[in-house]
Amino acid sequence: MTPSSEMTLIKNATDIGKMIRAKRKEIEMTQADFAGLCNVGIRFISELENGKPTLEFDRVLRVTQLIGIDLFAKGR
Amino acid sequence: MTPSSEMTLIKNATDIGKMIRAKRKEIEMTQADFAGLCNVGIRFISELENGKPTLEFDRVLRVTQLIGIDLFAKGR
DNA sequence: AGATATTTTTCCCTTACGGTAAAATTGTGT
DNA sequence: ACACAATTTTACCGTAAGGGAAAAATATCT
Repeated sequence: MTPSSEMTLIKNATDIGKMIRAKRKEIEMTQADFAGLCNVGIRFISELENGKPTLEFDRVLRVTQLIGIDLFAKGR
Repeated sequence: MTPSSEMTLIKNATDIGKMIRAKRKEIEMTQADFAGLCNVGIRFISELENGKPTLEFDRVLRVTQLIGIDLFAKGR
């Protein structure tokens, strides 16, 4: 598998959704439990993992941080 | 000065907002013109640069990409 | 089949977004 | 400092959509 140390360019919501699902599976956590951990609804987790583009920024950030994914910005 | 090639950890909406404002100033563009370029309202740009946390993810992504900021994700 | 997990749907409330215009802030020149 | 211009922020409103909860519909296992 791709090691967790590699950088992934985020082009859209789908990119981050896939990473989150993969991480969650690693931890062997259900969407429901993970939603509880993140203080969001289960529907949000489902939509996030499926790449819904209009989710709120801070909620996405909260989930990524809790599951162990850091976001970085880099100017071109 | 910190070169634009450096990676900045995004902990919240404020972090990305500051970068966007800095970039926009470099280009010497008004919020109004930049909003037109990004196909978003001028109010969105203002709120984004000031770190409003609940903005929609894809809109934030669209703006960052148009102004020359790439987002990366990295597992811990 | 049965149990578990995930996705989707429905109902309801809240809120983001854009447009416009006014208020506030920042910047510039004299 | 002062006046003036330019830019940014805020307020109001209508529309559209997000989000939570829970149930229903699919999917995925053993």
